[in-house]
Amino acid sequence: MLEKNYQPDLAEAKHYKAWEDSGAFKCGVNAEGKPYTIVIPPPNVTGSLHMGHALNNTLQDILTRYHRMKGDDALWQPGCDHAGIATQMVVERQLEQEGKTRHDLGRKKFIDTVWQWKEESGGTIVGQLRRLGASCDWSRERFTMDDGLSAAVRKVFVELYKQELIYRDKRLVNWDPKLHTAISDLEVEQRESVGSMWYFKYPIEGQDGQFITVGTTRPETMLGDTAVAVHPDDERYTDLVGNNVILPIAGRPIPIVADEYSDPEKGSGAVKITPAHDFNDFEVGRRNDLDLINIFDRDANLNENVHDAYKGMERFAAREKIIAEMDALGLLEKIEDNEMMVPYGDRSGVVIEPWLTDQWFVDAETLAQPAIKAVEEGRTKFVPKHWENTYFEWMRNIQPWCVSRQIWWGHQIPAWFGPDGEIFVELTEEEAQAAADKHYGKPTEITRDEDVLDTWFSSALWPFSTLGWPEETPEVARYYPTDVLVTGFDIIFFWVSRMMMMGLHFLDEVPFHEVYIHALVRDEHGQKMSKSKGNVIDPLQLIDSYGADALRMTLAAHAAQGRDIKLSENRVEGYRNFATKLWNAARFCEINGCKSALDFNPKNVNETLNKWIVGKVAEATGKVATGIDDYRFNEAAGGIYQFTWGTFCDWFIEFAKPILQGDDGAAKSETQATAAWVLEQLLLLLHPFMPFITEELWAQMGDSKNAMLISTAWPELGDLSDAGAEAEMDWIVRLITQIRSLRVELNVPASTKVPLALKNAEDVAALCVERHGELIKRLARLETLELSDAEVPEGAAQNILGTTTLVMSLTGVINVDEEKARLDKEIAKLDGEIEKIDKKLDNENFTSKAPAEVVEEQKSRRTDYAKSKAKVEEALNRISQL
RNA sequence: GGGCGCGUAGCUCAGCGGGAGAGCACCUCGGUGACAUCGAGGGGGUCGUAGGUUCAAACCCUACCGCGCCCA
Repeated sequence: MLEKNYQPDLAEAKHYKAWEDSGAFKCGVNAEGKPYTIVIPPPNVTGSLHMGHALNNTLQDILTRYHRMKGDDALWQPGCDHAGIATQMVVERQLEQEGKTRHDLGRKKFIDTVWQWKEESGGTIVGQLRRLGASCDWSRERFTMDDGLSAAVRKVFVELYKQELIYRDKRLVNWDPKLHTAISDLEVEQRESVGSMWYFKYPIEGQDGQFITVGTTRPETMLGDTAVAVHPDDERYTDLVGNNVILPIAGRPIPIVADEYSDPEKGSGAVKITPAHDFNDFEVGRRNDLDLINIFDRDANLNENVHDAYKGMERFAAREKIIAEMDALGLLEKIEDNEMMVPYGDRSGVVIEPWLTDQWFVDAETLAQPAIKAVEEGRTKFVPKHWENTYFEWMRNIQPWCVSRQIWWGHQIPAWFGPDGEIFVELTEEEAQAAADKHYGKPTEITRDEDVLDTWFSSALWPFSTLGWPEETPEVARYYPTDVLVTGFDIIFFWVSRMMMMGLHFLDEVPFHEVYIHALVRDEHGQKMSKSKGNVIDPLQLIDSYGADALRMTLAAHAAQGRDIKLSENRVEGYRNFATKLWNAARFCEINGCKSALDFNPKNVNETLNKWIVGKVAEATGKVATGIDDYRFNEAAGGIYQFTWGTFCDWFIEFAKPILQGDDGAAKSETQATAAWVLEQLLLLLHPFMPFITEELWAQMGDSKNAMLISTAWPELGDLSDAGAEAEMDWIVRLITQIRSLRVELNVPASTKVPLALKNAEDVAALCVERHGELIKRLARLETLELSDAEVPEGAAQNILGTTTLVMSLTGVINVDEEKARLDKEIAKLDGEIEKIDKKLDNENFTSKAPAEVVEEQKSRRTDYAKSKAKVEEALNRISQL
């Protein structure tokens, strides 16, 4: 016997363990099925579950469970990435508390410490995904720093290097002066701020008292200026081009050059050029063959290339000093407020410095070409499609990808340097040594590059490195390419595009056929959730309060394409209520002896009620399947919700009560079997969305069950609709609804039973009264129900359903004037509809140009309305004669 | 500045060429076994504004207004 209430915490722990222990999550359980593969977007090993993860993984789990039930060989490949910078920071913070830095430990010991941290505290999110119900194949869990995946990284690096798609170069990179590493453009956050524009006068060489004014937002970089640029068409400066200015403070002469970069409309139209410290200036420098003077060290303090007075100074202190000095020299013309974007490191939170360093770069432009083509040709499709624009935009303007990072935690780059700087890139130290010895013609000492690779470099290989590549494993052959990648739009650049490049380059096939881009989860006011705003909703707390199923169903039901999800707790509560409703419906079935009959065939039921519900189940099945197939999770979830609550509970169960509690043995046992069967179908359809409660009910309800629901086949019902049964039941539903509505309008107390006669009953009405009279009486709280064309008695209320008149005799209750008003209102409503249709039908353009069936439909609607109206008018006449 | 998306019931959103919908909130009422985490009923919308295309527009097109995001 089911408990009075569903207890999520118990069921969740119990079933998750049972699933996992039984091996139900493993790929290969449907070995004969076609493979269906999803690789999880690997969460950071430092991460913990937030709403975005909850949504992302709920959707993947729905897809995985659905396909597994359909008999596909489902593989949901889980794992974490090593999150180079983030993880290193976590461990460094720990060391800091002991008063140590990573340098105190040395590289090897530090890395051991990180591994130790990972074993003890890393991957908490993996446990949290289990709480959510994620049916990943945990036996295949991978980590980007695993031996196998590391081997993949080395192989890719070495091959790309030998194909000249990876190279070493001295370029400007985004330098994080706190973390002392290069970071990618994507890890730089552009923050809007109001700064200043300082206007400096630079004296022109050899022309005493003549100046050119330049605007700058970063005065401290002036010590590294190597030119002043003006627009070639800017006539104000034409004469000055080719002259030098004397750079104040530094005292160096630097040229005035013509370059289209400078905008005549902006500021003075002349800009100072610091090629070593600004990305745009770097390009200007290249075009005009300018010197590069690096004035910062790795902390972004001024280095030995500046005056002693500035050497060692912190960059913002230097700014103040420069401004003061320029002012003192009378060279500060003016200061204006200036709205600008300032780059910050998203991990360190400090201002990023463009800095000249030697780094490793991937020739992304070359790798991007096949990746662009694959999407153009539809070999990989984005859903919703418009995200392809974002992808193309990024890929067509792609910059060299700086993959080296000056940290310790990560894949150390397999490159060794000879004494003269010659580079040897090989899979192992032995091979590198051998190559070096050969190159130099004698044994020569080589040293390994200290740097490690960007975490995204290894993540880019995730769809195949997790399957065992570069080994030729059966898994690579079977599960690659994967079917779909489910992710948020924010990592299209970071990750999706890079997997596309690497997958196509190394396996010659796209890594996934579809990319489903889902929404962002916001708070109920549409604000992005963030710790600083304090509006973060913790999914685990919601799971504790309402159950994992309620959270999953909420997320799925709101996952409409192309719109963000605004989540509030009371919606989760609503879906918890839904779980309770389902639970109670199951209890009802249990209490009423609804047990599944092994030989039950939905095609063979006799009772109208059962024919009807069986058809509705098939319809709902179609809706759910189509919804999932098309990534319209909200429609799938809505369909099953509506069927469960609005059809099964609200109507079927109510209709079934008299039969289940009645004497007709055959009808009763058929209805019991049908109810049990419907409930089972419902559990099957709902399982991908709400796996725990459905599994629990499955376990408790059936006595013929030996398989777990997770491993049971998805229903393939075909069309079970029965037009006659549908018409009959629909008519009853409308009749009951209308009677209830009439009762309330007339203020009939709920406890009072009233007599009802049907006048001019149409065929379906007569049939329903005969077959389902007791049922209608019960649900509409009627004293009597009869067919009668007799005169309508005084004090009776009338209502029209189709062409049948409902006559409710209520002596002493009916106020004639109110009743007239009510009927008048009804007529007015019908008139409105008829008028609208007449307007169409009178329009010759409509009747001649619209498709015939549309015209016919309008005509038949008009006929129906007109018939109803005539009946209401009759009713009104009758009452008026009284 | 460029791009994408969104403005439909009090709120959150479906619908995206031919009958304005759901959930929540709100109001009224609730008699014996599935369920008060419930049941029944109800009110509430010139579908952002203005043009256009069409026999027909919430839906397609254009402009504008407002909002959000991404990239400069």
